[in-house]
Amino acid sequence: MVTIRDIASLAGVSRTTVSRVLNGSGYVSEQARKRVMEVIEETGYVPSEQAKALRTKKSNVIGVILPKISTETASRVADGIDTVLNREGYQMILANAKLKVEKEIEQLKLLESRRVDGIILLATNKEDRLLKAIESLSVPVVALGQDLPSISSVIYDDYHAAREMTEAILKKGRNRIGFIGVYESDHAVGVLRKQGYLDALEAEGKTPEEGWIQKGDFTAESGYRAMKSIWESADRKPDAVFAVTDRLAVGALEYLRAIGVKTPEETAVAGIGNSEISKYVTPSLSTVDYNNEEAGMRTAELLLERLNSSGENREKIVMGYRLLIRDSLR
Amino acid sequence: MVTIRDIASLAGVSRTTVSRVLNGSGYVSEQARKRVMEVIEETGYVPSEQAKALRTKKSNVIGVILPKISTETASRVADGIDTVLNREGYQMILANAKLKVEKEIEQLKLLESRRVDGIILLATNKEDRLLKAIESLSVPVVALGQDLPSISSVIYDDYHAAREMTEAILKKGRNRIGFIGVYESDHAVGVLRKQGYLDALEAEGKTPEEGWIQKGDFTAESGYRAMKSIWESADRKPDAVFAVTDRLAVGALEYLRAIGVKTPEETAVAGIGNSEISKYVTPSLSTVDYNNEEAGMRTAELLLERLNSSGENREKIVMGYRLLIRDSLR
DNA sequence: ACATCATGTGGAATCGATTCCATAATGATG
DNA sequence: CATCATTATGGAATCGATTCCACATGATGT
Repeated sequence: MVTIRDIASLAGVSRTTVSRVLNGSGYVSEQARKRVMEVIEETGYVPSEQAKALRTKKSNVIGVILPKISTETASRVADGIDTVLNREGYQMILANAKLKVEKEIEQLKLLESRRVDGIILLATNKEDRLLKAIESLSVPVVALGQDLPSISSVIYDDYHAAREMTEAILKKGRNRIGFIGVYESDHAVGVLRKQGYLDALEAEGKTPEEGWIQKGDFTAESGYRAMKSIWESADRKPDAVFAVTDRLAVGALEYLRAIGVKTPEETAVAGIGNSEISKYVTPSLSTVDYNNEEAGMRTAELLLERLNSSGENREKIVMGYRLLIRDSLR
Repeated sequence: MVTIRDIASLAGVSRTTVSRVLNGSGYVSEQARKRVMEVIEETGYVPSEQAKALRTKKSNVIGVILPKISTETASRVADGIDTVLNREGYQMILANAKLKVEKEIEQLKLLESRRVDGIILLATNKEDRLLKAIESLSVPVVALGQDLPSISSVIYDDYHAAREMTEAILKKGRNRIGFIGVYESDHAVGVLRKQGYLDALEAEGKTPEEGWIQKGDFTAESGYRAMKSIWESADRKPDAVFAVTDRLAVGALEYLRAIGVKTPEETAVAGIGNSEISKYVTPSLSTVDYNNEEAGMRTAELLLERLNSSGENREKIVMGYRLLIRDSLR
């Protein structure tokens, strides 16, 4: 691999001069510049960002930790992040947390060892050891999806989104609303969305019946099972079900269809996420659009600002959302 | 940021010794090892992979160029790649080609300047300037999705998949099969899948009618429009339509539903890709499962083998596929 | 005529690791 | 007791860039 040294000797100048040409800094005669450019052209020389980063202490690489790579939300967010990073001359190194806290921490350390300039964490929990790990890092971290104390974050308005969707269901005259949630270690999805649902009901003086509230694990199959549990355990069958993600909702739809319950006539269904499926299932699924791409962009911008300002100020951005009422809720 | 120098002086040894402890190489007394480990623990020292890479000429980073980040196929493949890379101690730097050849070439150069150990290219074309760019690179490249001459690649069996699906449609007694393809710069999807379709028909002595063959651009909307064109321009309406991707097929389904044509009774529909949507649309879509994750894994393995063997042998792996006949074809 | 300044160039240190080589102490071998 | 292998350690070069500083040249100003 050809280096700056080779270019220098081939062009008959010093490495210093080559570096000046490369960076357009300092004084270089037109003659020297031309010679150097020619040699670079001939040899196909590409300067090592590696060596440059070592010297300048800036890698122009940002680490992105995803809870799972192959997921619609993650890839939309990654797309948004990439848009901003690419525009600003950064590259993105991807890390997979596989939905495990230990792995999340491990990846933080790994990215630090790579000397990335910053890290974006798509967070799925707020566990103490995670916060500690972030604290002890010497690389700036911003989070997306969970409100992590002590660092800047971009979060969705999970509480209000869930509450508004529940209110929308109530407004359609549905009173017996079931709920499919997830484990509560995921604070945003597991706790806040559930609270929004509960509060909307309570504001109307309604209490969910025993058995109407079930949990899944983000898969459509678990949504199916949760719906089944609701159906089989409830005294009065719900006339609507609100699931905290589209996948769960799609599973619920499947179950209802399997046992011959008509949607939305007998039981309406709603989810969150505006996944591609939600548009194409029958009936099309009512859901909340979170605009993940925009969220990714905002997060990247937040991180870059932080890098350039060197200030320690913590910032919190709450994303807006949009209710999409489709055929599954009438 | 604490460096190996700090550790050395704090532990009262030389950098050499610290390096030996870090890498478990050479002779180190138990005493010295303990001192060093203690200091590392206290300071939270993390060695710079950057510096290490510069010296050892091995970054343990692989570049992955995707045609588009936010796409089901790409993220499944990326997942597979990550599985292997992670297992073997590599990290993945993502690059977005935005479906443009120039951008693909630009990203190749950028990854080379980062001194990645190797590059995986999810290829969408076989243009000459791309091949030239790869040729002039001093980093090993393997391709996925297109059979690029001169480098190793993992490819899907597009021709036979398309042919078999077409034959499956014929076997159901459908004779007037429309086709929705894409531009031919994408050789795998645009040329090979179309050829499979044509050859299957020809083997049965059938010729597609004028207007039955249309093109889209990978979006569901374009599938809708293509179906419309087929319907409006054909003298005899097709009793089946084969689209080269699921998205196109979903668009076609939409159009048929919009004009009140029953699927599959009047007109059957099939796609390729086994996308998540294909399972949940109504009627569920017949499609071909390409097992993208496995393809990603094989590609990563191919690249790593190449890195370790230092041989120049070109290899070509053809992935298998599985026909999934679902409700949209009866 | 001489200080001053703009322009042009290169030597050498530096970033943070690894690794070759020299050196020293210790114990075993004949 | 000389010789030699084994164990242990550190000095210094190296990877490929940037950057500080010294120095040279020629033009300009007074």
